[in-house]
Amino acid sequence: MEEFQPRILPLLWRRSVPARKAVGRPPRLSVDLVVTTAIRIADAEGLEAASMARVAAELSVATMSLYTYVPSRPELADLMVDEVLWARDLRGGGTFRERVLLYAERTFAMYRAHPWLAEVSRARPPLGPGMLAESEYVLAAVATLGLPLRRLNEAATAISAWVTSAARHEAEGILLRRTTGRSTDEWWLQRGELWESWFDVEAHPTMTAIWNGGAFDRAADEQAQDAYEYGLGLLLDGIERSAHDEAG
Amino acid sequence: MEEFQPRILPLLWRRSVPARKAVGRPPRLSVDLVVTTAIRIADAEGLEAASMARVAAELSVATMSLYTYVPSRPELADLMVDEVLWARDLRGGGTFRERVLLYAERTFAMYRAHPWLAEVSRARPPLGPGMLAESEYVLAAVATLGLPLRRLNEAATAISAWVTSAARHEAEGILLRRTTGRSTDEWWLQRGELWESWFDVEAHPTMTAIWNGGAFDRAADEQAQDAYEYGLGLLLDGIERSAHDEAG
DNA sequence: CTTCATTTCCGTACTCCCTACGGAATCGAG
DNA sequence: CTCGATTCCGTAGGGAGTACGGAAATGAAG
Repeated sequence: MEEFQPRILPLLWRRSVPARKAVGRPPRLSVDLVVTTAIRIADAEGLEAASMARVAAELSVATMSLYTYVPSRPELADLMVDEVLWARDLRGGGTFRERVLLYAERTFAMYRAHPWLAEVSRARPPLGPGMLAESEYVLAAVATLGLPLRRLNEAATAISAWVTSAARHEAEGILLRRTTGRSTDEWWLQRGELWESWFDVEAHPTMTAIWNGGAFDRAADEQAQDAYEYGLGLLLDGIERSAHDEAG
Repeated sequence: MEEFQPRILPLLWRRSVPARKAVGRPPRLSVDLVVTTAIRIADAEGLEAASMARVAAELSVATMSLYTYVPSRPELADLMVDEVLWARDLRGGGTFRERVLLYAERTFAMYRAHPWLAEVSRARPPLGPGMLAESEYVLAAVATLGLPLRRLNEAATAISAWVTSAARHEAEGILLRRTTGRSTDEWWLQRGELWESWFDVEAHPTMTAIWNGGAFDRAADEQAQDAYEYGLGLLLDGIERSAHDEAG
């Protein structure tokens, strides 16, 4: 019978609600202040650094005081996520491709500025204004093509999954560079022993052929970027094509 | 000057190395035993449950004894990952599509059996036999099309990124159902308040249209599956098409 | 000016995590 | 039996999240 309603929705949508009249001891902080402070710490030092104790210390407050503003650490993470999603400020018209590319650029920029986003699961995301704005924007972009409703949903989901997946991958690289002090290429170099001591050429003929062909010469990050752009092109081409097919 | 070589490679490739002659006190455990025990616990209760203390307890050994076999917790996670990657046993020929579909099926099955894989970053993965076998298999699948080498690499990366991303998403759902006790649909239901109290119809016209059109009626998991298959189809079509173009 | 309901603030305590360190225990070889 | 090598592990330190209960600070009422 513990059907309790989640306390998180009113927090996520706190800007849509009028302020209550003041009664009781006045607060020293605010939800926004806690959230933006946590974001600032996480930006600089990763999500783990933005612990309850650390955020409280940054605000010159005891740890337990934060629990007045935020129910628990996971909820704080939700609030952080929706805050930066909302800050992307997705707006603007144009063609299908222009809108998708704007969405992609803003998303990559967001993950670069807040790489800790990659440390948060994107299943069952916080259903706040930022999340809903993203859904609306991508759906509206695809809707310009005039696809049937069900296809529209599929296509929008596919696009945001592809873009988000690539942006997260890049963000993970940024985080690892920061925590390990080594770039992805330095990491590969450090594992040169793999090829010298362990790699079995006969068991991996295709890899060997590609290696000999020099296709592994590009930096790891560039290879990932190439694959992302290639895949995005295929997705968008395919979606546009299916729009023509189903219309004609 | 701390250019120390990572200790993890010999562990990952431990099966390729002959056993040393016994000297000193004989071990009660083995790396394999530690790794498989950790996997068993993580399968049943999540990655967090497979703590050093818990794994040691399961093996009736003191916590610190594990450090004889494994350098640290992150390395244990690497070993767990490569173990299940290797257990997929990716083999078999056929057409491009048949191979890709086999890869996809096995990968989904792997993430369903070991959903904790979704809790591990896939950037800078453990470079063990399992990881390399995956790369080789997908590259070989794409190679049947006769693409130029660079395109080959891009296409293989795109395919495994798409499949892995979808499998991880499903696995995250399984984990959340387990830890929260609620399915994704129950989670949505619990947030009905979103639509009643917070959703702004005018700010989200496209979502509203789709809602009214009934395209949100399908279960959340089915929608994700639809989008995955739709996207995979577009990717494979596009890759095959580019093979024809560049060949002709 | 006092009283009181209300709300914020936070010290203490509990549990659980990883792991550095150093010494005890146990084997085979000589 | 001795000794080198290796495994085993008790102790201790540091950091995480948060339940609980009471102290402190305010506006409003009398």
